[in-house]
Amino acid sequence: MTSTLMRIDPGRIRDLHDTLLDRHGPQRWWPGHSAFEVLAGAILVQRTRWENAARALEELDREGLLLPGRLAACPPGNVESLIRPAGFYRQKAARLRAAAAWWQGEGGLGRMAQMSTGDLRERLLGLDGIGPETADCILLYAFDRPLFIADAYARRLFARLGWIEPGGRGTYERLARAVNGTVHEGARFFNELHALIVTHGKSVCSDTPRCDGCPLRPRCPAGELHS
DNA sequence: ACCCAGGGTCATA
DNA sequence: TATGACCATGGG
Repeated sequence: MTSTLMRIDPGRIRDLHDTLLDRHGPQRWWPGHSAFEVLAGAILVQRTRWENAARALEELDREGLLLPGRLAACPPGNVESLIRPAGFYRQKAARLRAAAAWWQGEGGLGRMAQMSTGDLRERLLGLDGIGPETADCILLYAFDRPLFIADAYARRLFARLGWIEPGGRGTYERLARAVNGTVHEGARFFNELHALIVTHGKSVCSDTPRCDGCPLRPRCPAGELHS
């Protein structure tokens, strides 16, 4: 067992949350939307700016397709043309339709709300186009399950803070397990934390893992989070 | 004409 | 296990 750097503890995570909240304010991601729309958005936003995914969602909503039954029954070509602004539209259209059919097969929101987080996560991972990060986003934002989203922004920030090794192995699952295993907060906390980390990540330079010599911002504000 | 964005899958070695 | 190719549009 190699001693890999992993300085994760509840105090640090809460401090990070408070610091980012103070700096950026409440983010309120995915408020007032249906659980299924959250799932659709989670697929559409993959490797895509949220603004473009949101356009696709609006198009789908305009056609009344943000309902599992309607979406599953919609011809693939129609879905493709509607979500084009989100990119990867052929893949995403197929995945959306498959997810919609799956949603119905699971018996809807009421049925899935009864399932354990682990069970639900396994089923989500069984779907085409839903990996660890997308599954956790759906679990957190659609099903209110308390999970840390160890996405690229979180890993980059943690690396800059010296909490993890830059470019470590088992990137997503490794950090996710480390945080979920030691930080016991509610879904509300993780919801805001993830949104804050992403917002913060976009507000600073994207040079990774450190900012020395960054052409955009020589001194990345992320370093200030120590204090 | 580049580069990248709130990933995931599949083929290689 | 770990890279690389691929998916595709929109904005800088």
